[in-house]
Amino acid sequence: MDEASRDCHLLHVDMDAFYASVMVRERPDLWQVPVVVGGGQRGVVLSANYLARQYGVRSAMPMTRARRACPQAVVVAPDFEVLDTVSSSVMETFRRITPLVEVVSLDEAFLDVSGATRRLGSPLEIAERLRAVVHDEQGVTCSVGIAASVAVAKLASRRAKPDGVVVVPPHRVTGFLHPLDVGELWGVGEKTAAHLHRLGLHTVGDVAHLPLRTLQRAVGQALGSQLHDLAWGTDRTTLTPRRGDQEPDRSMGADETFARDTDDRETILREVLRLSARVATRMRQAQVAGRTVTLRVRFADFTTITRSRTLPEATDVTREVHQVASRLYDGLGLQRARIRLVGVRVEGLVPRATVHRQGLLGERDHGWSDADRAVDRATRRFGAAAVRPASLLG
DNA sequence: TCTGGGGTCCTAGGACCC
DNA sequence: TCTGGGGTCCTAGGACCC
Repeated sequence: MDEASRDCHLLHVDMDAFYASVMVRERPDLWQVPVVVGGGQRGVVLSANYLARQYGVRSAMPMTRARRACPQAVVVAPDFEVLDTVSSSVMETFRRITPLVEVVSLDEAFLDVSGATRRLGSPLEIAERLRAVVHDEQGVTCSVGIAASVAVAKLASRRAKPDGVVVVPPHRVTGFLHPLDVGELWGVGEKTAAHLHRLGLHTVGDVAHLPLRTLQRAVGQALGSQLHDLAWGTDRTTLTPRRGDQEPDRSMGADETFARDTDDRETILREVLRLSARVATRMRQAQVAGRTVTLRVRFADFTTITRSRTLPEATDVTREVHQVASRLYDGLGLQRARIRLVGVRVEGLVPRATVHRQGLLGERDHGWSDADRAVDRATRRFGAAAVRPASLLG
């Protein structure tokens, strides 16, 4: 192994068009057909296979636009049970190579293979072997970026797509990074990219050569120093070995876009109740409670507002979450505003066991907490349809 | 019939406290 | 009688990521 590749031991593995590939694998009739994975009339594209992409279909594109771009595409709803299963198997494959695996999402992971090279060969050889195994075992392809830092490895995997490997050794990092568009950098989305373009900054090299203070004035302190580091490949972010869902959540929420915009208070508040129940149930399952309840409302014109209230003590009680959320809604004093989406989120989550509500929870409220637990038990035994608030019946 | 749903983090202003 | 300087919490909005 040469000097350069010894420091180059971080792999970013990205499954190619994961949702689409897995759904096609389940449906052999869709092989060689443009396929778009997405759902609902008002949804967006979750994934599209490469045939559909030839027509300009992209992830996160509104389904309506995708259908227009590629009318012959077959639209498939995602099956998360299958996707979860395939994803877990792939991640297990990675762990056979190294325990140092950071799962980013269903279709992405970082691997530190520095401890595996003696056994399995160079990082490049490991990457090729891993790709072959994933393909043989799961019937889907992936791409791998290899570098000395996670940020560069991630950019390299994008360059490797589809079904390839790209190695960026340390002495080639700036040469690799600087020609890229600023929008490629982690943390630069549509808005920031447009902002930087307006300032005459088009490539990563442009950003790299801007004085740090100037950059920070333009995009804010935190993002400014982050971009500066990313542009020079000096980002120090390290790989944290973990599975997808090991970190305790800081917040839990649920939101829902109505099939059609509505200004009907009853409809909206019924949805707020459903969402509150869903969130509180998940909190109880995870044995956490939270203090801040946030209501989110998106209007027909897509403007979105939030209103939040922080309670004196953390709660996981459906009725409390719902009460706060619906008061926040009424506090908006909306008249005939047409609403597209409502959401309920609880923040400031702490382990339930650390919450001691001395005297704050009166007898009646204890009753509601007990009622929740009874509902949870019934739901576990008989399913979600069996038990629900009276106002959600019918 | 443009634009989901799950999250995270940052910024900025005001309140409040020392 | 003229106005400091932090730190933390709360709220609202915005951007971003998968």
